[in-house]
This record gives sequence, structure tokens and C-alpha cells, in this order.
Amino acid sequence: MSSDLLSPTSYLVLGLLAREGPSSPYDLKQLVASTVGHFWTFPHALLYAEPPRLVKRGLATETQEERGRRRRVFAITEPGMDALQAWLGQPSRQPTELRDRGLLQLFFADLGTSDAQHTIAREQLEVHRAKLDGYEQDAGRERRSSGPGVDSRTVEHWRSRTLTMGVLYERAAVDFWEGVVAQAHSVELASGRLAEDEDRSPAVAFVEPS
Amino acid sequence: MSSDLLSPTSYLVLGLLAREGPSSPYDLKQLVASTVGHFWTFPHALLYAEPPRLVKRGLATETQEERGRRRRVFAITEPGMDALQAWLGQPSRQPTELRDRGLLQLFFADLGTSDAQHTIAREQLEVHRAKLDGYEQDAGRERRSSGPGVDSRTVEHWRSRTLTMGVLYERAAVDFWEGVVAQAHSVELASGRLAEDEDRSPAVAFVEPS
DNA sequence: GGGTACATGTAATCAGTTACATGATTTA
DNA sequence: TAAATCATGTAACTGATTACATGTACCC
Repeated sequence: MSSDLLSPTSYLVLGLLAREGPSSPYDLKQLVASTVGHFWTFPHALLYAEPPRLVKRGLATETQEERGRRRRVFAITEPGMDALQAWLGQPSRQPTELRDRGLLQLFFADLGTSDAQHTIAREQLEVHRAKLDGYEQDAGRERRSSGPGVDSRTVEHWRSRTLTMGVLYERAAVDFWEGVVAQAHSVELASGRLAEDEDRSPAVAFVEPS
Repeated sequence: MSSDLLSPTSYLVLGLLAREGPSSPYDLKQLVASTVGHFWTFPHALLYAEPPRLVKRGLATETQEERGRRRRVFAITEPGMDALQAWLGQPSRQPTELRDRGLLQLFFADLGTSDAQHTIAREQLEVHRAKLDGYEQDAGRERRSSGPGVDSRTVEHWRSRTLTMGVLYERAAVDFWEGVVAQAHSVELASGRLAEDEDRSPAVAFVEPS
């Protein structure tokens, strides 16, 4: 018997099944990609592996289509709903995992060339600007399609609220990396490493500042 | 043969060995706890398991103390340094993993009671305020101990710069959850669920606003 | 010298990840 | 009808996590 505590993946699947009704792993994959997947990736193989685990615990059921693709469709059970409710009723105190390879590289940047610092920072700035840009396009699309009156009790409301956290994080990240770029640049200038006429921010130009 | 690409854990250990010199797994554990461990946790068993892997690849060497605790001490090799440099020279483009259980709960909060939303948000607010508070105390201690003249090229500089990312994230998180708390509260009021005289923010009071 | 906290490790399990492989549907 | 893409899965591996277990130093 594995410990009776479920993983975040378990609750992800339970929650999606509860909200969307019976779903195939592929459905789950699509749902994840457009929501939490923006900042917490779940490889598709996981979404094929998790539902059977839930079935074994009695938290979901599996049925198979007779014709066509014979997809496996999973549905949440009563005990599954209970587990989900229990989880929602007991807020997590575990700290956020901010797994960012760029940050890890920055942490060790002093071991590389001074050029490495600059390169890392510019790359990260580009990545985070692009991501922020993507979020804002999504938000625009959504506003147009769902109209102005978004009720705070709707599913859409909480969905977009969660994405907002992603946006806030990306904004903080852009601020941060801008600072690092500026800092690294001035250090290199001071040490006479850069020519005066060098392009200062090539990686930054292609995205409009917010 | 496993793929010749190293994991973040590998680079973490390589980087620490490069910076600190020969170290035992326990040393690594301490170093991690006071730096990146603040936002990217590496369980101690990992820091006992990873160095031998590096040895097998020729990126580190192992020696054992003769007396006392007979600790295993690991040191980085030339190929190890090369691998580290190569990594630093090629900035990551992989997106940040923001694994936050509270966010996941929020995403599904509409499936719980309206009370669940409020509870989750207050708990998260408390957690993130406490973390932010801890960072700021650390920063204060460090400023006092290292004096005013921090050279931007020093190790300490980059160390604290990296922690700064943690601070920025926590600030963004506090903002976010404050908004959610306010929102959830007003929704509950509107639906007549709260009495007028209910305590509005008990979870928040114990930490000073920054 | 007995308790407590710190330090050091191992073993077993399991989830996560990568890679592979093939089937179904659409479109050129 | 061939190509391309979307959809659906599985297998193997291995890294991450948990739990266990014991040793060493310090303090009362």
C-alpha cells in the first residue's frame, strides 16, 4: 500500500474530472495545456498514467469505447469527490517550488566568464518577455470572446484568476532580469570588456514593453 | 548509458563543488539550504545520491576520511569544470516551473464550498507573508555582517541577487493572494454568507506589512 | 552518563520523464 | 491516396521522495 496521501497530479486529474465530467487522457492533456500547464507542466504520459492509479484506489472508474478509437474514458466516483473536497478544505502550507534553470545558472554565474552572466540574463529576459506577451494575448482573446460581464463566481473567473498568478510572476521575472542585465552590462563596461558601440539590448527589442 | 545531458541537480552539485572546494554531502545540504533551497528544494537524500553519479561520469572524485566520521568528500574534476562551463555558456530556454499547491487548489476552488476559497486564500497569504518576512530578516542579517561595500563582482553579490528573485516572487504572491482574499470576501458578503461582525483578516494580522 | 540534537547514510518504492510506436483523421 | 498531423498509448529507465537506521557530539 502506497501512502494514502495523493499527489498534486492526483488532485489535478480528480479536479478536472469533477469539473468537466468523464474525460479521456487526451482531453485532460488539452485542459491542462490551456490552464495550469502554463506554469506547471504535466507531460502527457502522466495524464495517461494517473487515471488508472485513481481507478485502483476507487476514486475513478474507467470505461472503454466500443468503436472508433476505443478511447479510455475516466469518470470521478463518490469517494473521489470526497477526496477532492477534503483536499480543498485543508489548504496546503507547502512552499512554492520555483524551479528555474536560469536562476540556477545565475547563482553560479560568478564561476563563468563575465560574458556568461550577461548572456544568461539576456536570454532569460527574452524568455520571460515572450511568455508575458503570450499571456496577454490569451487574455485579450478571452475578453473578446466572453464579453465584458465576467461574474466572479464563474469557472472562467477562477481559471483566469489562476493565470493571473502566472502573469504576476512573469512581470516580477521581467523586472528582475532587466535589473540583472543592466547590472551585468555596467560591470562589463567598467572592466573595459565592451566596446562603446556594441548593441545594448538586441534580445529585448522584439517585444513591446508592457 | 543514460543520456549524456545532466540534470539541474548535477549542475547544482558541480557548481557548489567548484565554488566551495571539496565537500561532503552534508556540506552541500547546508549550502543548498541557505541559498537556492529557499525556492527550489533538494531533499538531502538527493545530495547524497548525486555526487556518486558524478563520480561515475568522471566529473568528480570521491575520497573517504580515515578517522572520525569517515565522511565521504567529493571534489570536482577537470571534465567536471568543463561541463559546468559549457552549461553556463549555453543559457537555458526552458520555462520556469511554478509548482504551487495553493494555486492548484485555487484553480479548483469553484468545486468546493465558497468557504474553501476564502480559507485557501487566507492560508496562502499567511504562508507567503511569512516567507517574505524570513527573506527580509536574512537580508538584514547579511547587510550587518558584510558591511556596506558589496562589490558587484563578489560571490555574495550573486548569491543575494538570486535570493532577490525569491523576494520578488513572494511579493507578487502576496499581492495576488491579497486580491483573492478581498475578492472572496466580497463575494461571500454579497451572498449573505458572512455576518457583518466577523473578523476580516485574522490570518494576516500577525505579520507586519512590508 | 543519559538524553537530545546534529550528522550521515541506505533501501525501497514510486512518480516522472523520455523514448518509442502505432492508429485515426484530415487535407493536399 | 499519400503525406502530414493529431491522437493514443506503452515500456523502460532513473531520479526523486520517503522511511528507516545508526553514529557522533554536546549538554545537562
